[in-house]
Amino acid sequence: MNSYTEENYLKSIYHLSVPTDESVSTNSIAASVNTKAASVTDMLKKLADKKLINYTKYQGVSLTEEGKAIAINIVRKHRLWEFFLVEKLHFKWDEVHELAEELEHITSVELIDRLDKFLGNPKYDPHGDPIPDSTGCIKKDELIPISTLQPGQSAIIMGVREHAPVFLQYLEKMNLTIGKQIKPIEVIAFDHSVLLSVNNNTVSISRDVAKNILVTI
Amino acid sequence: MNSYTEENYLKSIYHLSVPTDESVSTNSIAASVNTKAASVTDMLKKLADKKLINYTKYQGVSLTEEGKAIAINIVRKHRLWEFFLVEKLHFKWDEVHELAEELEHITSVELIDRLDKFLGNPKYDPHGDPIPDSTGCIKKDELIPISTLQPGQSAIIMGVREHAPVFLQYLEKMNLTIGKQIKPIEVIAFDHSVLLSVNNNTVSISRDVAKNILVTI
DNA sequence: CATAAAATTTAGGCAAGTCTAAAAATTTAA
DNA sequence: TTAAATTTTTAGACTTGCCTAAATTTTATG
Repeated sequence: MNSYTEENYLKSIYHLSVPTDESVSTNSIAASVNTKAASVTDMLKKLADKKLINYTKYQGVSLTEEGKAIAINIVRKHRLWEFFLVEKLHFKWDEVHELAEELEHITSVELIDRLDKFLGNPKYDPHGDPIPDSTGCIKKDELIPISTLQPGQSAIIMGVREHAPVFLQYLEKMNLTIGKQIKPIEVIAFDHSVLLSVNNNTVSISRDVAKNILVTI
Repeated sequence: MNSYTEENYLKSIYHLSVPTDESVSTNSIAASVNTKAASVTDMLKKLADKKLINYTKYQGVSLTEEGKAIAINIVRKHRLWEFFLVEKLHFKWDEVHELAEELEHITSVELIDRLDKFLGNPKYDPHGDPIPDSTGCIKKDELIPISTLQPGQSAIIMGVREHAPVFLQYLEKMNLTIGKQIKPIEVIAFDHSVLLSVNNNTVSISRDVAKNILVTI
């Protein structure tokens, strides 16, 4: 079993390595888990002993297959809990991250699989990030921003690209929330703002907003 | 903030003190939290410093008002999560205790209040134990065993008095689960077994079983 | 390519929570 | 009511995870 702390390190290393697929520096981990570099070095030795990371002094680290599997499982739990909090307990998109940071460490596999089923096996969390399945598979990103839709092409809101509370709160207010079906009616030539039909209403959103709302066709 | 460990100590002291309402011994706490007496003494000093318990060397401990409030809040969380696990995720009665031991330490008050509402503000957990409300009030026990019902008096199953897995599994099999409406048809004079109507079926349960199923009228 | 700057690791320590062994207090029982 | 048994506490030590300060390695720059 890995401690709460070890899990957070693995998760951070995972998130830091995904965008670039390169080895991760001690300092970047320190920033991510909110400690000092010296503490990170201590932990890296421990994780390397457990064969959860590949670590060579001064050369940064990468996850082993086993370490990666653990990290992905934490991400799965995090995103499922976020989905639960928004869909069932009606939290706002911008309120759930902190809560999920705690819930993601609940250990039971059975619990998370049942939660997954209870939620209807969602594919994306409320921010539009893909939820890994129980085998660790992560759906390739098939979400596209509203700005790339053709007028008349209806789609369902699955997530966002921008996580700032002020943005998420704006979407709440406009009723542009997860699961809503939307259809662009027209793109205004003047400023590229988009006229959308949502719930039989017509709303207008700026190009910037349209770029940051992710949908599936 | 109190650590996970401190919370467990407070919870144990609470559970140990409720039945007798007397001060709790070091050894009984040690047994309850699964450590050695020496470790308990260390922790008692710490909790006393924090004014969460009344502690005099060699004289056992009791909770202060503040300590009790914390303990009750943990019990509230434990029982609400158990209810969630059984009602929403369809765990069996005998499977949820361990899981709730972990979930009860999730800190957010907002989360637990929303969970409470989502579950319909349940008054009893799946074992029939009362769920404290958000102010710490605990409903006086109003549940009665089936064996005390009059024939024809219908009631709803709220919990059990016996928590042995084999018993809970038997109830599952007989469909005698939480929330089910039941009505005793007849008490057999020979062995005091009870004929019950459940879901338009008639089932027979022994007197012993009837004594261990708690209902509300 | 030499050296300054930055990043990383080592060394030595601290707090929380646990343990064993031994000492002290309390309870039981002869 | 005193000795034995039991319970509780103290003492000293270990592990995990964190820290600061100093040493070392790598990287960047003139």
